[in-house]
Amino acid sequence: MTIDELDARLITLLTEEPRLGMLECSRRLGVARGTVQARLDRLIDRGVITGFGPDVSPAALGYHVTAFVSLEIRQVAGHDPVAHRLARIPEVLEVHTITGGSDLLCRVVARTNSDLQRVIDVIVDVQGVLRTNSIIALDTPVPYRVLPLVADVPRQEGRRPS
Amino acid sequence: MTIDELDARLITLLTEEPRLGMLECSRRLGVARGTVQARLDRLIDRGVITGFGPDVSPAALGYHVTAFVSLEIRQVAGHDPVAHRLARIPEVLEVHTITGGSDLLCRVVARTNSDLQRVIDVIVDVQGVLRTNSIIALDTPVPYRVLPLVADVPRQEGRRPS
DNA sequence: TCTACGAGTGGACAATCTGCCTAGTTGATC
DNA sequence: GATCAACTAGGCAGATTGTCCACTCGTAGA
Repeated sequence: MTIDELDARLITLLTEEPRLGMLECSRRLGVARGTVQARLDRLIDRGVITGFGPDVSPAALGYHVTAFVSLEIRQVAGHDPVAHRLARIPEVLEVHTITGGSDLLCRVVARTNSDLQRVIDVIVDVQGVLRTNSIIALDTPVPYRVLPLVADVPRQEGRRPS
Repeated sequence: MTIDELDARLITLLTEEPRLGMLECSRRLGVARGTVQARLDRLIDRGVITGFGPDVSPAALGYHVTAFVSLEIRQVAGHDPVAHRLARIPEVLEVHTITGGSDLLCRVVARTNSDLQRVIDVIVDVQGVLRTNSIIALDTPVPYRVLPLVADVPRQEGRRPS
């Protein structure tokens, strides 16, 4: 399941100027409106585009501290029950099960460093959590982005003689 | 800088049904259209909402493997030059400078486990990178989300008698 | 108490866009 | 040569947008 160059250009365009309507997109991309609509619909129901939600900045809400907290858990019950409980903590933005010495990796945010202590305490209190280890993100020189990847896919496909 | 309950409801609504226009939002929220527009504009230029870009799933593009790679770097030149070079790798989705034993933490994706080896090789090749340590995300029981946080902010403000 | 001000309401307007449809090309496949 | 998917180009009614306006309401200050 892959995308072609027009798809990539469409995604790039929409990422850079999300307020654009279909009509304007078709003008920018130099294709017919119906094509843009068809492409977008296909991208959405193939699952490439999962949504158009507003991107909210936790920092702008006062959550200036980001940390990665790795957890060791009591494994008898499995990961899911713990993950499920972690999901109830608003400050936990993301949970992964991982390889290596720990079992779970969470991205958490907090208002300040001492607020982070509070959040970690809440996490430690979660049933099944044995230990935590926190790493604070001091700065984010490359914020989350997918565009380079999107732009890269059709290039790779192009090179690969099908 | 904070948000009130109406802001939170608006963000929630837009997250759940991003295709909605302003008019429909105003109907759902039970306020006037102008209010919704004013709120949204304010959220955007206060930086709470940073964009409306399409959310792209790397997995749907064939990048089924996610990993967190922590890097030790030669610190004489600082973090930035290395981060700048890492930014040129499409598979590197995110880079943070961190506390603890390592200097940088990257989120990377790859098509397969062996493709991950290729990506890591590219990272190791980056000038200034001394060592890497990779952790593979096996599963993501809680995918990135901010909604609980958004819903929580006005509650906290409410409790706090100003 | 009176005034100013920010925020919200409700309505109006032209311009634009959307959803949906039709008909004709094109290129690849069988 | 026929078929099919994808694209182009256009038309149409209905909905939405951006942008006004006048009015109300609650708060804070004079």
